[in-house]
Amino acid sequence: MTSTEQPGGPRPTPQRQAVLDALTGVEDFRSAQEVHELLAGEGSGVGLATVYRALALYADHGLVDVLRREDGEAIYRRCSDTHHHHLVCRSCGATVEVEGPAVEKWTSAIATEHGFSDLSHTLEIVGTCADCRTD
Amino acid sequence: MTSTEQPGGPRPTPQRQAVLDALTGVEDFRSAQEVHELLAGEGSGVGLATVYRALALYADHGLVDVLRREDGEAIYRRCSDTHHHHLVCRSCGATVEVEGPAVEKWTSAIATEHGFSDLSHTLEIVGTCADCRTD
DNA sequence: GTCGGGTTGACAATGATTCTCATTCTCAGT
DNA sequence: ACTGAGAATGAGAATCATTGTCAACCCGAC
Repeated sequence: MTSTEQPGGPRPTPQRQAVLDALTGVEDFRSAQEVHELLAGEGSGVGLATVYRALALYADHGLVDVLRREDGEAIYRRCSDTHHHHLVCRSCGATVEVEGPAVEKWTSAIATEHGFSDLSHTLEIVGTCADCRTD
Repeated sequence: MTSTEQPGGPRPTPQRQAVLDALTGVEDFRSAQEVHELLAGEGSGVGLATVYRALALYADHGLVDVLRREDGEAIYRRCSDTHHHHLVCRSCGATVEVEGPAVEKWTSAIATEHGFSDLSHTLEIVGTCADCRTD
Protein backbone atom coordinates (compact mmCIF):
# COMPACT_ATOMS: atom_id res chain seq x y z
CA MET A 1 0.00 0.00 0.00
CA THR A 2 1.99 2.89 -1.24
CA SER A 3 0.06 5.59 -2.92
CA THR A 4 -1.96 4.53 -5.93
CA GLU A 5 -3.95 2.13 -3.79
CA GLN A 6 -6.85 3.29 -1.77
CA PRO A 7 -6.52 2.28 1.84
CA GLY A 8 -8.03 -1.12 2.24
CA GLY A 9 -8.88 -1.16 -1.43
CA PRO A 10 -9.04 -4.38 -3.36
CA ARG A 11 -6.04 -5.45 -5.32
CA PRO A 12 -6.90 -5.66 -8.98
CA THR A 13 -6.57 -9.14 -10.39
CA PRO A 14 -7.59 -10.78 -13.67
CA GLN A 15 -10.14 -12.90 -11.87
CA ARG A 16 -11.80 -9.96 -10.25
CA GLN A 17 -11.81 -8.13 -13.50
CA ALA A 18 -13.43 -11.12 -15.15
CA VAL A 19 -16.16 -11.15 -12.55
CA LEU A 20 -16.78 -7.48 -13.03
CA ASP A 21 -16.80 -7.91 -16.78
CA ALA A 22 -19.40 -10.62 -16.48
CA LEU A 23 -21.67 -8.09 -14.87
CA THR A 24 -20.90 -5.43 -17.38
CA GLY A 25 -22.97 -5.22 -20.48
CA VAL A 26 -25.92 -7.02 -18.98
CA GLU A 27 -28.80 -5.17 -17.57
CA ASP A 28 -30.14 -8.13 -15.66
CA PHE A 29 -29.11 -9.17 -12.24
CA ARG A 30 -26.87 -12.18 -12.08
CA SER A 31 -26.47 -14.65 -9.30
CA ALA A 32 -23.01 -15.68 -8.20
CA GLN A 33 -23.66 -19.12 -9.63
CA GLU A 34 -24.58 -17.66 -12.99
CA VAL A 35 -21.47 -15.54 -13.07
CA HIS A 36 -19.44 -18.59 -12.29
CA GLU A 37 -21.04 -20.64 -15.05
CA LEU A 38 -20.59 -17.83 -17.49
CA LEU A 39 -16.92 -17.53 -16.72
CA ALA A 40 -16.45 -21.26 -16.82
CA GLY A 41 -18.08 -21.29 -20.24
CA GLU A 42 -15.54 -18.78 -21.41
CA GLY A 43 -12.76 -20.94 -20.15
CA SER A 44 -11.73 -18.47 -17.51
CA GLY A 45 -11.47 -21.18 -14.92
CA VAL A 46 -12.31 -18.78 -12.15
CA GLY A 47 -13.31 -20.67 -9.03
CA LEU A 48 -16.70 -20.36 -7.49
CA ALA A 49 -15.26 -19.24 -4.19
CA THR A 50 -13.38 -16.51 -5.96
CA VAL A 51 -16.54 -15.32 -7.63
CA TYR A 52 -18.20 -15.05 -4.27
CA ARG A 53 -15.23 -13.25 -2.82
CA ALA A 54 -15.00 -10.83 -5.67
CA LEU A 55 -18.68 -10.05 -5.57
CA ALA A 56 -18.63 -9.53 -1.84
CA LEU A 57 -15.62 -7.31 -2.24
CA TYR A 58 -17.19 -5.16 -4.90
CA ALA A 59 -20.44 -5.01 -3.04
CA ASP A 60 -18.54 -3.78 -0.03
CA HIS A 61 -17.00 -1.04 -2.07
CA GLY A 62 -20.26 -0.06 -3.62
CA LEU A 63 -19.37 -1.11 -7.13
CA VAL A 64 -22.16 -3.60 -7.38
CA ASP A 65 -25.69 -3.74 -6.09
CA VAL A 66 -26.82 -6.76 -4.18
CA LEU A 67 -30.32 -7.87 -3.69
CA ARG A 68 -32.19 -11.05 -3.10
CA ARG A 69 -34.44 -13.10 -5.25
CA GLU A 70 -37.61 -14.35 -3.69
CA ASP A 71 -35.99 -17.70 -3.10
CA GLY A 72 -33.22 -16.03 -1.16
CA GLU A 73 -30.49 -16.35 -3.75
CA ALA A 74 -28.31 -13.27 -3.85
CA ILE A 75 -28.14 -11.48 -7.15
CA TYR A 76 -25.65 -8.87 -8.19
CA ARG A 77 -25.59 -6.10 -10.66
CA ARG A 78 -23.13 -3.51 -11.69
CA CYS A 79 -24.02 -0.39 -9.81
CA SER A 80 -24.67 2.65 -11.86
CA ASP A 81 -23.59 6.04 -10.67
CA THR A 82 -27.10 7.08 -9.88
CA HIS A 83 -28.82 5.32 -7.10
CA HIS A 84 -31.96 3.68 -8.35
CA HIS A 85 -34.44 1.03 -7.45
CA HIS A 86 -36.03 -1.88 -9.18
CA LEU A 87 -39.38 -2.96 -10.32
CA VAL A 88 -39.40 -6.71 -10.66
CA CYS A 89 -41.98 -8.92 -12.29
CA ARG A 90 -42.65 -11.84 -10.03
CA SER A 91 -43.62 -13.98 -12.95
CA CYS A 92 -41.13 -13.39 -15.74
CA GLY A 93 -38.43 -11.70 -13.73
CA ALA A 94 -38.21 -8.66 -15.95
CA THR A 95 -36.70 -5.70 -14.21
CA VAL A 96 -37.24 -2.04 -14.76
CA GLU A 97 -35.04 0.59 -13.26
CA VAL A 98 -36.73 3.46 -11.58
CA GLU A 99 -35.32 6.48 -9.92
CA GLY A 100 -36.97 8.12 -7.00
CA PRO A 101 -35.66 11.41 -5.76
CA ALA A 102 -38.76 11.58 -3.62
CA VAL A 103 -37.88 8.33 -1.92
CA GLU A 104 -34.29 9.32 -1.43
CA LYS A 105 -35.34 12.50 0.23
CA TRP A 106 -37.95 10.83 2.32
CA THR A 107 -35.65 8.13 3.62
CA SER A 108 -32.91 10.51 4.62
CA ALA A 109 -35.39 12.83 6.26
CA ILE A 110 -36.95 10.03 8.26
CA ALA A 111 -33.63 8.54 9.23
CA THR A 112 -32.16 11.84 10.32
CA GLU A 113 -35.25 12.51 12.33
CA HIS A 114 -34.59 9.34 14.27
CA GLY A 115 -30.92 10.13 14.75
CA PHE A 116 -29.64 7.66 12.21
CA SER A 117 -26.63 8.44 10.10
CA ASP A 118 -24.49 6.77 7.48
CA LEU A 119 -27.51 5.57 5.64
CA SER A 120 -28.23 3.11 2.95
CA HIS A 121 -31.52 1.75 1.88
CA THR A 122 -33.11 -0.89 -0.24
CA LEU A 123 -36.37 -0.56 -2.06
CA GLU A 124 -37.82 -3.21 -4.21
CA ILE A 125 -41.16 -3.26 -5.87
CA VAL A 126 -42.50 -6.61 -6.90
CA GLY A 127 -45.52 -6.97 -9.10
CA THR A 128 -46.89 -8.63 -12.17
CA CYS A 129 -46.01 -6.95 -15.40
CA ALA A 130 -48.50 -6.24 -18.16
CA ASP A 131 -47.31 -9.16 -20.27
CA CYS A 132 -47.69 -11.68 -17.50
CA ARG A 133 -51.04 -10.55 -16.31
CA THR A 134 -53.44 -13.02 -17.81
CA ASP A 135 -56.83 -13.10 -16.23
CA MET B 1 -64.54 -27.23 3.46
CA THR B 2 -67.78 -26.75 5.20
CA SER B 3 -68.81 -23.18 5.64
CA THR B 4 -66.66 -21.20 8.01
CA GLU B 5 -63.61 -22.20 6.03
CA GLN B 6 -62.55 -20.31 3.00
CA PRO B 7 -62.11 -22.61 0.03
CA GLY B 8 -58.56 -23.79 -0.01
CA GLY B 9 -57.96 -21.88 3.15
CA PRO B 10 -55.74 -23.20 5.88
CA ARG B 11 -57.28 -25.43 8.44
CA PRO B 12 -56.63 -24.13 11.92
CA THR B 13 -54.47 -26.46 13.93
CA PRO B 14 -52.71 -26.20 17.28
CA GLN B 15 -49.33 -26.24 15.55
CA ARG B 16 -50.22 -23.39 13.26
CA GLN B 17 -51.68 -21.46 16.11
CA ALA B 18 -48.49 -22.01 18.06
CA VAL B 19 -46.43 -20.64 15.21
CA LEU B 20 -48.64 -17.61 14.95
CA ASP B 21 -48.50 -17.12 18.70
CA ALA B 22 -44.74 -17.18 18.58
CA LEU B 23 -44.87 -14.20 16.30
CA THR B 24 -47.44 -12.40 18.36
CA GLY B 25 -46.33 -10.15 21.12
CA VAL B 26 -42.88 -9.61 19.67
CA GLU B 27 -42.07 -6.60 17.68
CA ASP B 28 -38.95 -8.09 16.18
CA PHE B 29 -38.76 -10.21 13.14
CA ARG B 30 -38.19 -13.87 13.76
CA SER B 31 -36.57 -16.41 11.54
CA ALA B 32 -38.19 -19.77 11.00
CA GLN B 33 -35.37 -21.37 12.93
CA GLU B 34 -35.94 -19.05 15.87
CA VAL B 35 -39.62 -19.78 15.91
CA HIS B 36 -38.85 -23.46 15.90
CA GLU B 37 -36.41 -23.17 18.79
CA LEU B 38 -38.84 -21.08 20.73
CA LEU B 39 -41.60 -23.61 20.31
CA ALA B 40 -39.26 -26.47 21.13
CA GLY B 41 -38.28 -24.63 24.31
CA GLU B 42 -41.91 -24.49 25.30
CA GLY B 43 -42.25 -28.18 24.75
CA SER B 44 -44.59 -27.78 21.83
CA GLY B 45 -42.71 -30.32 19.79
CA VAL B 46 -43.67 -28.68 16.56
CA GLY B 47 -41.51 -29.90 13.73
CA LEU B 48 -39.27 -27.59 11.80
CA ALA B 49 -40.91 -28.48 8.53
CA THR B 50 -44.25 -27.62 10.01
CA VAL B 51 -42.97 -24.24 11.09
CA TYR B 52 -41.83 -23.55 7.55
CA ARG B 53 -45.11 -24.73 6.15
CA ALA B 54 -47.14 -22.66 8.54
CA LEU B 55 -45.09 -19.56 7.89
CA ALA B 56 -45.32 -20.01 4.14
CA LEU B 57 -49.02 -20.54 4.47
CA TYR B 58 -49.59 -17.44 6.53
CA ALA B 59 -47.32 -15.41 4.32
CA ASP B 60 -49.39 -16.54 1.37
CA HIS B 61 -52.52 -15.36 3.05
CA GLY B 62 -51.00 -12.07 4.01
CA LEU B 63 -51.04 -12.68 7.73
CA VAL B 64 -47.32 -12.35 8.11
CA ASP B 65 -44.68 -10.23 6.46
CA VAL B 66 -41.60 -11.87 5.05
CA LEU B 67 -38.31 -10.24 4.43
CA ARG B 68 -34.70 -11.20 4.26
CA ARG B 69 -31.82 -10.59 6.56
CA GLU B 70 -28.58 -9.53 5.05
CA ASP B 71 -27.32 -13.07 5.22
CA GLY B 72 -30.31 -14.27 3.25
CA GLU B 73 -32.19 -15.90 6.06
CA ALA B 74 -35.91 -15.30 5.79
CA ILE B 75 -37.50 -13.52 8.70
CA TYR B 76 -41.18 -13.28 9.49
CA ARG B 77 -43.31 -10.91 11.39
CA ARG B 78 -46.93 -10.70 12.18
CA CYS B 79 -48.37 -8.32 9.69
CA SER B 80 -49.98 -5.27 11.15
CA ASP B 81 -52.93 -3.66 9.50
CA THR B 82 -50.90 -0.69 8.43
CA HIS B 83 -48.10 -1.25 6.05
CA HIS B 84 -44.89 0.18 7.38
CA HIS B 85 -41.17 0.00 6.89
CA HIS B 86 -38.14 -0.39 9.07
CA LEU B 87 -35.18 1.60 10.07
CA VAL B 88 -32.48 -0.73 11.27
CA CYS B 89 -29.28 0.10 13.09
CA ARG B 90 -26.45 -1.81 11.51
CA SER B 91 -24.57 -1.83 14.75
CA CYS B 92 -26.98 -2.63 17.56
CA GLY B 93 -29.82 -3.98 15.48
CA ALA B 94 -32.41 -1.66 16.93
CA THR B 95 -35.41 -1.26 14.70
CA VAL B 96 -37.75 1.63 14.37
CA GLU B 97 -41.00 1.42 12.51
CA VAL B 98 -41.77 4.15 10.12
CA GLU B 99 -44.75 4.77 7.94
CA GLY B 100 -44.50 6.41 4.62
CA PRO B 101 -47.64 7.37 2.79
CA ALA B 102 -45.42 9.22 0.35
CA VAL B 103 -43.52 6.07 -0.47
CA GLU B 104 -46.66 4.02 -0.82
CA LYS B 105 -48.07 6.49 -3.24
CA TRP B 106 -44.87 6.82 -5.16
CA THR B 107 -44.37 3.09 -5.60
CA SER B 108 -47.86 2.45 -6.82
CA ALA B 109 -47.67 5.37 -9.18
CA ILE B 110 -44.40 4.21 -10.65
CA ALA B 111 -45.51 0.63 -10.92
CA THR B 112 -48.78 1.46 -12.56
CA GLU B 113 -46.96 3.66 -14.98
CA HIS B 114 -44.96 0.66 -16.09
CA GLY B 115 -47.97 -1.60 -16.35
CA PHE B 116 -47.31 -3.54 -13.19
CA SER B 117 -50.14 -4.73 -11.03
CA ASP B 118 -50.65 -6.75 -7.89
CA LEU B 119 -47.89 -4.93 -6.14
CA SER B 120 -45.91 -5.40 -3.05
CA HIS B 121 -42.78 -3.67 -2.01
CA THR B 122 -40.01 -3.80 0.48
CA LEU B 123 -38.17 -0.82 1.84
CA GLU B 124 -35.49 -1.06 4.42
CA ILE B 125 -33.30 1.70 5.67
CA VAL B 126 -30.05 0.72 7.30
CA GLY B 127 -27.94 3.18 9.20
CA THR B 128 -26.15 3.83 12.43
CA CYS B 129 -28.29 5.02 15.26
CA ALA B 130 -27.40 7.91 17.52
CA ASP B 131 -26.35 5.64 20.38
CA CYS B 132 -23.96 3.67 18.25
CA ARG B 133 -22.38 6.55 16.49
CA THR B 134 -19.14 7.07 18.35
CA ASP B 135 -16.64 9.17 16.52
C1' DG C 1 -66.94 -46.68 13.84
C1' DT C 2 -65.04 -45.88 9.49
C1' DC C 3 -63.45 -43.15 5.59
C1' DG C 4 -60.90 -39.46 3.37
C1' DG C 5 -58.18 -35.69 2.97
C1' DG C 6 -55.50 -32.49 4.87
C1' DT C 7 -51.61 -32.22 8.44
C1' DT C 8 -47.69 -33.58 10.91
C1' DG C 9 -42.90 -34.91 12.13
C1' DA C 10 -38.55 -37.16 11.29
C1' DC C 11 -35.22 -37.37 8.14
C1' DA C 12 -33.08 -37.09 3.65
C1' DA C 13 -31.99 -34.13 -0.10
C1' DT C 14 -30.97 -29.87 -2.17
C1' DG C 15 -28.49 -25.86 -3.05
C1' DA C 16 -26.32 -21.54 -2.03
C1' DT C 17 -22.68 -19.72 0.54
C1' DT C 18 -18.55 -19.99 3.43
C1' DC C 19 -14.33 -22.11 5.17
C1' DT C 20 -9.82 -24.29 4.82
C1' DC C 21 -5.45 -24.65 3.20
C1' DA C 22 -1.78 -25.49 0.16
C1' DT C 23 -0.29 -23.29 -3.97
C1' DT C 24 0.26 -19.28 -6.87
C1' DC C 25 0.67 -14.62 -7.95
C1' DT C 26 1.42 -9.45 -7.24
C1' DC C 27 3.82 -5.71 -5.59
C1' DA C 28 7.53 -3.10 -3.71
C1' DG C 29 12.08 -2.76 -2.63
C1' DT C 30 16.60 -3.97 -3.88
C1' DA D 1 15.47 -8.85 -12.99
C1' DC D 2 15.22 -11.29 -8.14
C1' DT D 3 13.26 -11.92 -3.79
C1' DG D 4 10.40 -11.92 0.21
C1' DA D 5 5.94 -11.01 2.29
C1' DG D 6 1.46 -11.16 2.11
C1' DA D 7 -2.69 -11.27 -0.46
C1' DA D 8 -5.43 -14.04 -3.76
C1' DT D 9 -6.79 -18.29 -5.80
C1' DG D 10 -9.00 -22.88 -6.57
C1' DA D 11 -10.74 -27.34 -5.20
C1' DG D 12 -13.33 -29.48 -2.26
C1' DA D 13 -15.29 -30.04 2.27
C1' DA D 14 -18.33 -28.02 5.60
C1' DT D 15 -22.32 -25.33 6.96
C1' DC D 16 -26.87 -24.10 7.16
C1' DA D 17 -31.45 -22.71 5.72
C1' DT D 18 -35.01 -24.54 3.21
C1' DT D 19 -37.75 -28.04 0.76
C1' DG D 20 -39.21 -32.73 -0.42
C1' DT D 21 -40.71 -37.35 0.97
C1' DC D 22 -43.60 -40.44 3.18
C1' DA D 23 -45.81 -43.09 6.63
C1' DA D 24 -48.56 -42.17 10.67
C1' DC D 25 -52.10 -39.15 12.53
C1' DC D 26 -56.17 -36.28 13.48
C1' DC D 27 -60.59 -34.10 12.60
C1' DG D 28 -64.93 -33.82 10.62
C1' DA D 29 -68.41 -36.13 7.69
C1' DC D 30 -71.27 -40.05 6.81
